[in-house]
Amino acid sequence: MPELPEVEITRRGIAPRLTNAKITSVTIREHRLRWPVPANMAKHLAGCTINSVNRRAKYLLVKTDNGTIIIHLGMSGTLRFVKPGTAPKKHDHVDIEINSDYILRYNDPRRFGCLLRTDDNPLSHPLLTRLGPEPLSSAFTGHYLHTVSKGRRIAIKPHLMNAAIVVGVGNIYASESLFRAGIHPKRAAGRISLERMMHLTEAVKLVLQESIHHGGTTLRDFYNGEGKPGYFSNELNVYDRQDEACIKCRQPIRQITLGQRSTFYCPNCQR
DNA sequence: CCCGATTCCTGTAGGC
DNA sequence: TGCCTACAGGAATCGG
Repeated sequence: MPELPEVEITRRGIAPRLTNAKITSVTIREHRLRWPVPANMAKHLAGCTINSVNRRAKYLLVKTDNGTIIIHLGMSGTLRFVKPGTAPKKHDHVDIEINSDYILRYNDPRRFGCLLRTDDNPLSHPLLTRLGPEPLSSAFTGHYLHTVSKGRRIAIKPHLMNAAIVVGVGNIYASESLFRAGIHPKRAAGRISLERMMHLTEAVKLVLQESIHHGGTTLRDFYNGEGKPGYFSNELNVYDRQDEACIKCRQPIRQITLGQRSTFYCPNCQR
């Protein structure tokens, strides 16, 4: 399930081959993703050149000389290169062929992802305008998080997963970051001191950076541009480790449901 | 405005 | 072995 590190790993994997490449054809086999793949996308993109591959939140932004492709991997989407002539498999929904020698193939069993195209600045697209700061940027500080949490009674974990507060932190990294910061996932966001918020923002940054360093987290769905999994799941301290001994205090890790999402924490270390 | 619940979808795992 | 059900989750949207 791609969160920010997995999307960033994907970006780094596909950017070298895509940058300055010419799109020779686009094939759409399934339009029914989270939002319909625009019918005219293939026509718009055929023959144009890719200028850059960037990321904002969990969106990949493929800038061409005829608009920008906006790609979201949802929770089961992958992008990988195959050679032309490779038979499509189940859930291979879209092909973008470049330089007649590689196909960037989008596969998404659950179809929670999307592929869109815009002529405008993609940051002005409705899906991207209300996003909070990047967690790895200097804008995401303890002061910022403390300020935007004032008076909020929502539990800190779903608060951290709210893209209007900060982007890219999904279910796995929210649990991991709160464990590292020693904060209980159910604690009201508005009742966390500035000092603890500073610890939390540092924990978020560290967890995300370490995950990127390990190639992301593969639990079941995530594979990078070369079809290889990430190895950060070995480094997870609480996620999917219910009943295992906490690495700090040896008490069993607990699993609860919070905001309709499974949540993992140490009841002894997190308050 | 705030916040919890619902919704989309399919593969996987567990129960019988 | 096979059928059935529960569950996983990103994020928009709905409802109170």
